[in-house]
Amino acid sequence: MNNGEVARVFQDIADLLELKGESVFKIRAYQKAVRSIENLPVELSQLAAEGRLREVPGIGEAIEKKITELLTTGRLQYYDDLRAEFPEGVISLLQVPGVGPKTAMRLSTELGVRSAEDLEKAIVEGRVAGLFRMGDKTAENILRGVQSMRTKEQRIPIGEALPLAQEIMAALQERVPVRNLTPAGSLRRFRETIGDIDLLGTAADSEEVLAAFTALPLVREVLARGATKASIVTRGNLQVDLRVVPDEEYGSLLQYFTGSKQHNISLRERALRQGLSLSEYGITVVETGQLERYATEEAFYSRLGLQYIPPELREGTNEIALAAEHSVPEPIGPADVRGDLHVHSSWSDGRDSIEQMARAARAMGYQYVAITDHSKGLGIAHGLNEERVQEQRAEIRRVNEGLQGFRVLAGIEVDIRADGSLDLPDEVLAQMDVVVAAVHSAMGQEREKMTRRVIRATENPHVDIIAHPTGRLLGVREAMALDMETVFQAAARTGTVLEINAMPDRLDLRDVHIFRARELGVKLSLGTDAHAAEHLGLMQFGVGTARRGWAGAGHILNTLPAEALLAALKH
DNA sequence: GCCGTTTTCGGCCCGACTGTTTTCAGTCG
Repeated sequence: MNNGEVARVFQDIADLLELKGESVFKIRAYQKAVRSIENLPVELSQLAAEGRLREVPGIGEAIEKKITELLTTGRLQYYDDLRAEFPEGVISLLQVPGVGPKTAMRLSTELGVRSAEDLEKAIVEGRVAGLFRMGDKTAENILRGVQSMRTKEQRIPIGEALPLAQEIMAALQERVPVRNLTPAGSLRRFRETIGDIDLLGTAADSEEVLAAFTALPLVREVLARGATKASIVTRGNLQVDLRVVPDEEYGSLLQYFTGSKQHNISLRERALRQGLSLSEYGITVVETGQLERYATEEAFYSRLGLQYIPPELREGTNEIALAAEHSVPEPIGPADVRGDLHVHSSWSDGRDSIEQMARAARAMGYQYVAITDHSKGLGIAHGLNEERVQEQRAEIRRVNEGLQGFRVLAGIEVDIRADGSLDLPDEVLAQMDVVVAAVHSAMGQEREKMTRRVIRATENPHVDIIAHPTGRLLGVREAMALDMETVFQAAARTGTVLEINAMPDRLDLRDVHIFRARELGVKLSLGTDAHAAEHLGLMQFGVGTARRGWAGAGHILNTLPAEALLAALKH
C-alpha cells in the first residue's frame, strides 16, 4: 500500500467521524495526519521498517498502529467497522460544495439520498427545501454546488495560472492606483497545480480597485464584491479572488493568504502558547486585547521569534521548528542559476538555431547553455546520428567563437532504450561536454524492469544527467513505474545528476522527490527542456519547484561557473 | 487523536459569509 492509498483511508475515516459527530479535535488529528502523509517525501513502508513512523508530525501511537495494520494486512478493522455504520455513498455527498457532514447525514437519513444524482433529483422535486431549517435558497445553493462539481475547471498547472495572474495584475495596474499587487496562496508557494488564483494588494481606496477588478474584460461572472474582497470567474472558468487592504496591514494579510492552511494552523498554535492570537489583521496580545498590525511578513514572523520562512517552504512539515532555531536553509533563487543544461535547437525538434538559443541564454544573464538535442532513436524528433553529432559540434565551435564571455556546451539528450542501453556509442558520448540521458519510449514497463533500465543508464560512465526522471506529464501521463528510492541510491552511488525539469507540465523531479534525493546526497540540476528561445524563461518554475524541495544553490550543479560545473560532472 | 520554552493532562486557529433566525448553526478557506 502506498502513501496515497493510506492517506485516502484516513481521509475517509476523518469524513466518517465527521458524519458521526465525533470530537472535532479527533477529526482534525486525522486530517492533519492525511496532509502530513500526502506531503511525505518517503514511503511509509520504509519509515515503518526503520521504526520511524512516530517522527512524522501528526502520527502518534494510535495512527502508527493503524498504519502498521494497513501496511501488513492491506486492511484496517477500525475503518471497516466505521464504514459499516453508514449507508454506502453518504461520504460522497461531502464532495458537493455547500454540503457538510450535518447536511449530508440529514439528506441521507431523511430523504434517502446516496449520491450527487439522488441529491439533484431531490432538490428539483422540492424535497430538500421542505426540510426543517432548510429553505429555497439553501437548496438552490446546493444545486449550484452539484452542477459546479461537474463543470468546474479542475486544478490547472502553475504554468497556466502564473501568466494569467500576471495578465490580470497588469490590467489592473493600468486602470487604478494599487500597490503591492502580488499572488498569494498556492501560486505564491509554487505548487505544481493551482485551484484558484489569490491576489492581494494595498490601496487607499479599496472600493475603487475592486470595482475595476470586477469590470475587467476577462471577467465572466462576479461571485462577490465587498469592501475589501471580490471574487470573479474568468472566461476560462477559473476563480480569482482579490483582497485589498491598507498598507499597514499588508504583512499579516500576505502571511495569512499565502498559507498553507497547515502552516497557519501550526503557527497559530505556537503563537497561542506565547499568549498571542494571529489573524489576517495582525497579532493580538491575548492578555491586553491589543492588536498589532504588520506591514511586512518579515516583521510578522520576527514578532513570533521566528526566522523568515520562504513561501515555498510553508507546507506545515517542520519549517516552524527550524525557524524557531533560526536554521531554515536558504533556498536557491533565480539569480543563482548560471546556465541552462537542457536545451534543444533546430538540429532536432527545436525551433531556433544554436546561435539564437545561445544569444537568448546570454540575454538572461547566463554564462553558459548546453545544447542537448535528441539522439537518432527519436526519429520523430529528427534525432542526431553519429555523423550529425560531429557536424553539430563544429557548428557549436563556430558559434562559441562569436560569443565573448559566454559558452555553448556541446551536449546530447541520448535516448535510454528499453533495455537500458544507450542510443549512441560510448566513443561518441565521451566527446561531449554534457551527456543527458532520458527515457522516451516503452514507458509502460513494469516497475522492476523500468527501475533496472534507469539504473543501468546511471551506471554508464558517460551519462552525466538523467533528464525528467519519472517521465510524467501533468494531467496527461502518470509517472513511470519506478522505485525512486533505489534510483536515488544509484544516482548517489554513481555520481549521476538527476534533473529538475522546469517545463511546467513536467516539473520532474517533483518537490517531494527533490527533498528525498537531496537527503540521500544526490546531485541535482535545472533544465528547461526549451524547444524555442522564449522557453528559457520557464526556468522560474524549476527554481520554484527546487525551493519546494528545500534545495539550496549548493545542491544544484548549474549554479556553478562553467569550469567548476564541468569538473563536477561525472566524466 | 496528538502533543508539550506553561502542560504526560487538558488543551486544541481564526474569521467571513449565508440562511433562516430572534442569537446561531453550518460551511468554507
